Amino acid sequence: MAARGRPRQFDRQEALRKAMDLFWRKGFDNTSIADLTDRLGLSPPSLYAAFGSKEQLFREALDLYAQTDGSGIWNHLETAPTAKEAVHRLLRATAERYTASNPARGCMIVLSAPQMEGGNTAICGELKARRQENVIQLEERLRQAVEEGELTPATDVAALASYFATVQQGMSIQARDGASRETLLAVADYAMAAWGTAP
Amino acid sequence: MAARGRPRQFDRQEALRKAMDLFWRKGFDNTSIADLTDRLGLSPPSLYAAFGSKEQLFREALDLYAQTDGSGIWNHLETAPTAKEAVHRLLRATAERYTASNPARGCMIVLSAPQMEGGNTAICGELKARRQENVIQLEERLRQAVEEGELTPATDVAALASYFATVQQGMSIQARDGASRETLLAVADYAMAAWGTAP
DNA sequence: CATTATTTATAGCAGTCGATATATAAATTC
DNA sequence: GAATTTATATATCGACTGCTATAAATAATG
Repeated sequence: MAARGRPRQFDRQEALRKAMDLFWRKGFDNTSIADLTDRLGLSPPSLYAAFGSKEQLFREALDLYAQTDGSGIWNHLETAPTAKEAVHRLLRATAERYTASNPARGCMIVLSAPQMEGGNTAICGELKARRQENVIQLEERLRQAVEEGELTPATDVAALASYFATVQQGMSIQARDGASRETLLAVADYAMAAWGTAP
Repeated sequence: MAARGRPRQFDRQEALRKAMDLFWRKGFDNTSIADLTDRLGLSPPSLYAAFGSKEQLFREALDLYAQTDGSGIWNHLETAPTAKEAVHRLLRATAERYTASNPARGCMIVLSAPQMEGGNTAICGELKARRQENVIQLEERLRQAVEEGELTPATDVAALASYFATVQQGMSIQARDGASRETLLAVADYAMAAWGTAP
């Protein structure tokens, strides 16, 4: 049973991907409705009918990012054989992804809305929650490593997770500022020196 | 010889400091002229007569930041007895400053304008240049350490500088997201494990 | 005093923002 | 075919943006 009225003349998923690219490159505030309608080839009413609002469109684009480009980084926490190898792969994947122009350098979740007062509070909160969720994933993988004996029980799991998160998030800044892939891969390797040490 | 016309009824330096606070907390785009005139207690014409434009006011506020809060972090590169101690102090000072509410968590140069397309290109470029200048300072201090024998000549100075810059800049994100002072101090200590290792 | 110079407050400029009212076009259902 | 439903394009809406023209207020200068 086909839809009742006039069929939509654009591919919703393709439009969503283009919106993700725009938000990723320009951020939430700097991407205007006019930017979106131009790039997506839609009129404003079509965009609003399909996605609700700029904020809802951003949230959908964020989900798409997390399921595609973002996933390729954080899934290593679950697939690598050891915790050390997991973190190493996570950081090296970060270095590679953030320096591929796909379509923007750095992480959409870190860069697309500055964590500031005065902006869109809901969007900033959503991005912050996703960043913290990644830190918690890291923390849980490290805690598991302690339980399995890969790390000493004296390990300050929270601090170590924050350290690796600091490096992972800092790479977004370095990537946007033009750091090369080789440099960021070396950064990932340097970062691993903290493994097994007590601060 | 006093000024000729009607004297200005506000303290320019105090107004500048308040503007710095606002830009630091809310960023360049999210701080409107209305925000500034409200907080500084000025009418728009007074603000423009004293500072020229929003962009020029931001640049002055940025200079003030670099000379005050920013300086307290990076001056350790020149004052510490060894390069290792210099970097360690730099990172620990970062942890302490970014977690003091003075008036905002994290670094104004990293956070106050997202390095994005579509925003104020000149401002973004200015902030990027200042970040890169810090990386170069780090790099030169490490190169000096190689020359003095503190680091082995095989050291990849550029990559090591990028690594410490990554940690230093990443702390801005962690601080804005609520990381505690103790956690960031531990991050600074963990980061030093890379000293003297080859990636 | 009158003149000149500078700052002040009021009001509003043109432009952009996100979002929509209205009317037309294109499909299914009856 | 007529009626219904949905998508489209045009033309805005009110609110806000950075910024400024105008004129009143307050000082030194002559």
